[in-house]
Amino acid sequence: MKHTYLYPRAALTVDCVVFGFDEQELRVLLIERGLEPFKGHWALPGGFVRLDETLDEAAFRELKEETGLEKVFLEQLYTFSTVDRDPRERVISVAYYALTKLADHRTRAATDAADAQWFRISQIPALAFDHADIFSKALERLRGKLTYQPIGFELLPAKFTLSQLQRLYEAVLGTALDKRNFRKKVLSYDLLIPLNEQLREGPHRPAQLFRFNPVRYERLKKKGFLFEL
Amino acid sequence: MKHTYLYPRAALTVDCVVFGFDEQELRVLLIERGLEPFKGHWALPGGFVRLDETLDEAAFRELKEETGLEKVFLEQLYTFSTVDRDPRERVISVAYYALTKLADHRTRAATDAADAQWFRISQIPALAFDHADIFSKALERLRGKLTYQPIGFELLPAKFTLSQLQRLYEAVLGTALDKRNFRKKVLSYDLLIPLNEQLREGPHRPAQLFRFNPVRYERLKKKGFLFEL
DNA sequence: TTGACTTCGTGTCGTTTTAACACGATTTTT
DNA sequence: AAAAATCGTGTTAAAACGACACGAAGTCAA
Repeated sequence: MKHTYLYPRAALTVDCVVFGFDEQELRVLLIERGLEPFKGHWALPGGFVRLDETLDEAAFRELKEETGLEKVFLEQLYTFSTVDRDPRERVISVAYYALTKLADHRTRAATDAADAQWFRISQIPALAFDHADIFSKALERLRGKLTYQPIGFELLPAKFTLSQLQRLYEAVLGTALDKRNFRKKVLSYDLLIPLNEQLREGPHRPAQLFRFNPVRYERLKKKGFLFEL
Repeated sequence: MKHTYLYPRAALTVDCVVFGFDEQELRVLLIERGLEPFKGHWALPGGFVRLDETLDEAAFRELKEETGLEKVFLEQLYTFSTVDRDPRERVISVAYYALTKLADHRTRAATDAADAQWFRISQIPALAFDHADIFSKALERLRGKLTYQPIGFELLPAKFTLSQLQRLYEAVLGTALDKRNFRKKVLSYDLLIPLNEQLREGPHRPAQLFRFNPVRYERLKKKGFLFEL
């Protein structure tokens, strides 16, 4: 592909903040850089955008190449442009955030050559480039979004209990929620389908399993409806 | 400036959706393109990003160059990357939206050489590139944001009446609001300072003027407070 | 088999917030 | 002085919210 260079051009990357949930705490997927700059540092998965793909395509591609993840919830976050954010040259980064079920990925990361690891968000190491800024913007966005759009389900397995959902909300928002009020509210939206199945996993009463109802969600969205809490 | 072209590079533009309010309807500032491609079409103000400036800087610069506007409220919106969105070559556009007081600009636009005009949002002409997409994303964002952050003041003169504020909300949200409830709500946030001044402008009772209290707003923001409605 | 332990699942009530609703006050114009 | 326009204000019924406690269902060990 030949170009006439009429305008200034910059290298473009996408970087993805991938969130997972381990039933206790929110986690982020980081990769260890194998090349300079920042060789040996942890960084967000990402890479250069090709000239024949959109940013969304680039984000999905990089995510798959570097972490093996596919079909995750992925959304554009913000574009970072500090002039010297990359020591090599001018690089603009379009950041994305992704939500995925942690369990899916555990084995995959272990067998993958690239060193990818889930870090608790309370224990994130020093990050390459301005990735710490990107991460904190992503967390802020996730917190904001969780309270008015039912995206929490993306972080849970297909079948989950109300307690798991509540723990997720508590972990992300960093606050304790009242059990009865939480259930009342969540069920009132009619977005959960109770299954003929229970989760038994300890010396106690088993819990009802539910699954998310995406059809109902789409219908509500069209009516301009906004989920809350 | 010499580069070693290790990575694919793309030209980068910023495009700004500038909103104003004429006491009746929301408006957008468009410029008529003097050059190909899309010569003679209306487009969002914007232009190429230089290698030594951030995106925010580029947006402010272009806004000033093309429309004379300065010191407006400006926020990054979304980055658009459809591969063929520019017929010349690959161009990524980082979109911004801006809010400004319409009155400020009226005279300026008239004397400026470049043809810039305010269009009612219900009467926008065909736009160049994918600017119609950018515009509709900006409007969506403005609507969403208005209900939980007090940014409406950016669109009004420094001194305004509660009726003006209400008309603004009604115009942006596209719904009628109850006068008494609106006043009760707005005043309860304690973000407005009543002035010793009234607006008299017709054969009817004059209206109390207020101004926005930015100090109070900053204090509330720090407490994690969110404005509503 | 019984008791200890753990999480699950549920309802009430007082308080706060919301939504609906109408009319006298003030000013200008004729 | 009457007409016309917008300004500014309070009540009430309904809905939503937040606080709060205990029996049910299962496992395990003595």
